Amino acid sequence: MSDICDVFCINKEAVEVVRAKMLEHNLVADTAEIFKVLGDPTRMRLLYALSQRELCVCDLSAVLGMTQSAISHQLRVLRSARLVRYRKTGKIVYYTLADAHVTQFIDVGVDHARESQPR
Amino acid sequence: MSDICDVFCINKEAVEVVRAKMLEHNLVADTAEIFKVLGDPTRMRLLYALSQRELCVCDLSAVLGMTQSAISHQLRVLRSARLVRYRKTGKIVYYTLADAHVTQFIDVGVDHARESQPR
DNA sequence: TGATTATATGAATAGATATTCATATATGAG
DNA sequence: CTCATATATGAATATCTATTCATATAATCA
Repeated sequence: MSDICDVFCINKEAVEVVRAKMLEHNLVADTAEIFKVLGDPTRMRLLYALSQRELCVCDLSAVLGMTQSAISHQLRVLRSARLVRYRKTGKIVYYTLADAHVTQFIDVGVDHARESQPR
Repeated sequence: MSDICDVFCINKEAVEVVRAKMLEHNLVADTAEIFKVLGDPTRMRLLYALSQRELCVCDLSAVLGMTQSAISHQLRVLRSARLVRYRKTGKIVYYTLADAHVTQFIDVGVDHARESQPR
């Protein structure tokens, strides 16, 4: 069997063809990173709330029923993944979704979840 | 400020409107779960390889350059998320993507990663 | 039947991560 | 300037997770 194989694989030709067309590791990492950021219930709820309207940090805390600190930490994650934008008005910081892509992600994900059999 | 707020939020009306339209917790959890499964480089590479053609476990190990055990464990995660299907022929187990949705996920994710500024 | 091969899986471990708590920064009010 | 408020952030912790190692299962072959 394979141990970092090349020798004992079943279909050597297929392996080489597929391997040749694999994505660069950086691109794979970036893609996985985006999904990882989307893959947390708190962040998903933040994004869904923001898909309805612009909201400040305090209101996001209220909507989710979580502490301001927890929300701020997660907003930081969303910011560095460039999934949200923000604007500052005095002390208040308003967050919005970064672009239409983000809404698309949410929609595709929610649709898929809805279609899956209830567990 | 808010501490599981309701009292000190900035825009009480907005909070209630958004809150009323929030997704059920189960649906949020399911959606986040899908993204979480997609959010790992190894699983992303497995799915990308399978988007090219059906492959057995051993060949997947060869393509990714990882042990059979690691691959099998990750395939299990993909299976329980219903992102892949498999068929058995003798000792060999062939895996494929579960449906077109999965390809769509990959495409949207990779596109988004490509568009983001290189870090 | 016994040996070999392909895959699956349980336990252990190292590394990642979400939340909390305490505190820092920054803006506006008085 | 001082106080209150909105947000950000560092450290600590509890939980989760990806891989490894050892082993189990199951199918084929001699």
